[in-house]
Amino acid sequence: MMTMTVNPYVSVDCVLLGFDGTQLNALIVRQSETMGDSAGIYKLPGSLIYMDEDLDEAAQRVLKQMTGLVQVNMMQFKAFGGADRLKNPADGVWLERFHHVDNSHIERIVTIGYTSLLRIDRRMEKLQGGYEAQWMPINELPELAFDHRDIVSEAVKTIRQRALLDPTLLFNLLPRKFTATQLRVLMETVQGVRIDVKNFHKKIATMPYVVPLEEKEDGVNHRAARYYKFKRPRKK
Amino acid sequence: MMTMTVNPYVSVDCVLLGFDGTQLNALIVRQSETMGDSAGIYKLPGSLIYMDEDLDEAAQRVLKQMTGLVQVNMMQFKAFGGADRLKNPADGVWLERFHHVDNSHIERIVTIGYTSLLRIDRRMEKLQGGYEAQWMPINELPELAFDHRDIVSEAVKTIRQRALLDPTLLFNLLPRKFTATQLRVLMETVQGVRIDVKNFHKKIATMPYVVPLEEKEDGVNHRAARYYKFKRPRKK
DNA sequence: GCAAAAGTGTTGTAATTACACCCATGT
DNA sequence: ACATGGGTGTAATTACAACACTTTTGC
Repeated sequence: MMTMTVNPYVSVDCVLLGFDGTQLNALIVRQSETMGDSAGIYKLPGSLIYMDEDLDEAAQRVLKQMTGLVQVNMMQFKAFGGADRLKNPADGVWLERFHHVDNSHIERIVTIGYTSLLRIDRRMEKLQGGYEAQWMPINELPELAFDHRDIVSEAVKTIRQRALLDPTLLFNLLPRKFTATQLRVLMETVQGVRIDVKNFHKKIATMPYVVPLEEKEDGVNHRAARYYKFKRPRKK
Repeated sequence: MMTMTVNPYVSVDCVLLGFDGTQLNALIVRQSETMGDSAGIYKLPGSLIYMDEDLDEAAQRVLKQMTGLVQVNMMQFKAFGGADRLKNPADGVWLERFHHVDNSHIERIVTIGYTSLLRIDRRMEKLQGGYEAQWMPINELPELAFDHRDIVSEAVKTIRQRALLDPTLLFNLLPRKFTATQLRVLMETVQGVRIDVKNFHKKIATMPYVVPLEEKEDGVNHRAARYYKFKRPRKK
């Protein structure tokens, strides 16, 4: 088992991105119980690492602690190591409370950013430590602690690039059954372009990992759209 | 000015990649003066960071210290944070000597990997601390300290991907004047594919950033090849 | 029947592939 | 003259871009 000694110099932060049908959202947490100055601060799920904990493990742990989410396939995308990352005094207060370390021991923290794409309807099951997690559109984020706003925009930048090389990434953002329009709007949003509707239907017909279903939408006041599902291709 | 206090938990390591006309090489250093157990160990240029030093600054500093290279445009590519990175006892001895910190203070180090592409003919000007730097083919690396072998292969993986999105990266690997064949062999090596010679000539004719010169090879015992140069495109 | 979104074909252009022989130079 | 690598054209295929009307459904 691991000792619970905190490494006061290295942290991980998780940028979970979801799609609400219109825009990308990020999962933001805040300490809900008003227990001092640090309550109410919006942050990314993140924490210092323990001494004998792998970075990847730390990212999984903190995500579970703060949101209840498990088995999220996060990938590292960047380290943030500006010497002046902890400029706001309130941030130091938060570190003290959360980690039970003396503020004076916190000199400087390098954080490793992790990110993943997630269906926005995934339930945050059990929340420990009085945290509540919520999805917030990335263009309307409130003030965030530390340099978390920069971290979010770097994550989005990374995702945009990776999605170009591997379009199948985006399917993590959609429900199991989705319509052609949902997929198209998602791609338009992530890539920041407009896609021709007719050409798009042709294109998905050639994608082996997008399979049409017989099922259709129900109860909509217009023509019902066909559902599709994503079939993960065999990895070579 | 910066204080010279070492942060004993965070380091940077630099993977400089060059091309010798046949294969990718990495720049490896080793302590040349035999001053104990740690001499003779091959490593990447890297070091712990100072307390009030940005990561990017640290990468530049250590590269200069160990190879004399300055103004190398490195980019961060990954953090390495396995809890067991420092498994070899000899590695601890090295840290002690280089940083003048007590070995017992080194519990666990997270390192941030930086990488860059470099012309292999760049001279390593002044070498401090008794280090000698040399290019070594990435497929014939000797045993390296820590997990530096993993770090090299992750860097190569990253470069392969980035070169797909931005082919102009590769020109950093070539001399100012290069032949079509040199460029083709480089691309074949990095991408791991074969490229049709005739189609390749057509393709470079359409690349605005590859400009043909009048100058030709000299003193070769076959038809002289035309030289080209790389003209960096205006960044938008 | 009308509002609202889904779905459907054709054509022109650009990019990519496949393929085999002659050219210039040094020895 | 011969060995060595440099350089060239054409045709077929495929991928991509532009563009407007008809269909289904709920109200």
